[in-house]
Amino acid sequence: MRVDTQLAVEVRTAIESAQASGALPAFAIPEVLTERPREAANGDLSSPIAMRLAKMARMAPLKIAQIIADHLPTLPYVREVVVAPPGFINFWVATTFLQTQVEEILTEGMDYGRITLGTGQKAQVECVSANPTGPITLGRTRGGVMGDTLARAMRAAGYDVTLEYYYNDAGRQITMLGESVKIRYLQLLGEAAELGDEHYQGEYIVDIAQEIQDAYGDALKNEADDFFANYAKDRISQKQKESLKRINIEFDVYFREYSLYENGRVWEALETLQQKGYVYEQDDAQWFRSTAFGDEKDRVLVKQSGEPTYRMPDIAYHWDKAQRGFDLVVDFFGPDHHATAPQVLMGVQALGYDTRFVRTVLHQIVSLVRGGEQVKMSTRRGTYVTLDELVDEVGPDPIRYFMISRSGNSEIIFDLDLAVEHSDKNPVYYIQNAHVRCAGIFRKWEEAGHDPHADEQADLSLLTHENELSFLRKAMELGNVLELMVNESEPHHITFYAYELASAFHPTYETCRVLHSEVPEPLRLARLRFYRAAQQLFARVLDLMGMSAPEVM
RNA sequence: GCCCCUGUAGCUCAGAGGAUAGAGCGUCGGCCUCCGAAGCCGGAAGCCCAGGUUCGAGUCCUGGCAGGGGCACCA
Repeated sequence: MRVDTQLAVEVRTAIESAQASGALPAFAIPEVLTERPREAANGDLSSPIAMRLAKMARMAPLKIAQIIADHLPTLPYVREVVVAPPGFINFWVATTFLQTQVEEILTEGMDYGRITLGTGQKAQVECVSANPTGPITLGRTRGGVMGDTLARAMRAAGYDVTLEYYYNDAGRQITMLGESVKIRYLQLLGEAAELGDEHYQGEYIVDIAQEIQDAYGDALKNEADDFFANYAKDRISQKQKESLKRINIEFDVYFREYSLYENGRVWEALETLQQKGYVYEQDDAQWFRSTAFGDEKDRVLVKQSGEPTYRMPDIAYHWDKAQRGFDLVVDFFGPDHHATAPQVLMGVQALGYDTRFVRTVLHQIVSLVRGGEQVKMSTRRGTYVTLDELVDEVGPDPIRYFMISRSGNSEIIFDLDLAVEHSDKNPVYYIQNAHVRCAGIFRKWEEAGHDPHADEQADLSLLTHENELSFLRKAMELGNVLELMVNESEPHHITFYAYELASAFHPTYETCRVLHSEVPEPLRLARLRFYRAAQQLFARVLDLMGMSAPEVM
């Protein structure tokens, strides 16, 4: 049960019954919220509703709060209700209810904290969507971790989620890719060929050329660029999938841009826009009248050359999303797409769809620091650090954690030294260590020959230490955190929650011993049960972040 | 020039219109004879500026100032 939302319902009902009895005048009740007060002295939950009602009710907030409190029924999960100036209604959750969370966590397991926000709704999360022209970069990694984490939260919120990768396997970049590989291949054969400025400079191009040479020798000397383009994009795409899998990101759908050409959707979209009168010709190009949707200028859809710009298939792709009937679509874009995302939605509007089902989430760049110095990266020169290199150096868990450790609006400075540091400075280990410490308790317990199931008979009413109760209070907030993540499309909240949970755990571990000799037997069993639940909850939260829950480190 | 993002503690960042603005790092001072010190306990230290909306503004609006990114018939 969500105590926060349930209390909000109770408060609303109390207002209604106060109105019915004439204690409060009639007015439309706005949304009732409960929130966690900053100060523990102000209770576990609080509602500021009385302040909002003051004007409508033409009464002092404090008096309204008192009337609402008087109309609240006795609730088994609430220990105390206090009205406080200037008009807060503060609630303390009953200790007995906190204790029930132990079994709740163990029963629900990897579903603990789930909410019903998206029940029965179809959603899509699109992220990464890199061109298959090179390795996954850190910027794309960030979008990927954000998207995957949000998808996990949305699943926990009941959505049927499709995690999708839009794979730009058509257009000019692929042409350049093919040329680049062919030039490298010819070079390997000792032919005179030079890369131009627009070609891909990275070493991986040489590797692919080498692969081709190993397989075909010099037989492809006169082969068309297309062969090299197709070979390279398949190879690179496969590598990208493998890289992403290393950080626990696996897509449900790889949507190929090229398929929009194969099935004619790109041209169909263009024709539809033309029929609706949003396309005109100028300078031998086809222009989209995006100014009709608030854009600062019109945009080219089809170039003089007759080729579509990237915009055209992007619009067709989002048109397709609209037709697939998603209730919610979340697109993640890096800083290079901040300006273009709205134009695509304007195109979908022009095609006749309400685009409110699409949310675009933008994020800022990722930079690397090593030894206190910024690591210099350049995409053009191919001197950027790739996801694979980062996984090799720090492992998947720190990447998952740090990539969502900030709001998307903040730049991330990834500290390579900190990421691998096994100390209290590193939040990754701080959180995982909570799980490890729990596992350690049970390992010792069983090694000593005790019954591994002994805690199933525990008397949980013995869990009265303030640290234990604080941990259980924090545990109960998970649903609220998931709701916030999904409503705001902000995955970073889970890292803060995980850290806070660990911060509630470690002092408990220090003060509420289990195996020490002075602990009375019934309390020992209750605490075993408590740590069993704690371990389960850390496994749950780490899984929501796509991280491992180690038993030893 | 136009658009987007950001200015909160020495540093890096949370802050969902509510009460005395929270963390981590750093700093200063304590804590291991039994479950992992990869930990715990305590101290000092902060909302860029000016208006406005509101019962109430770090949060919303307007205008400054400062930093970052983007403004292609590339994607």
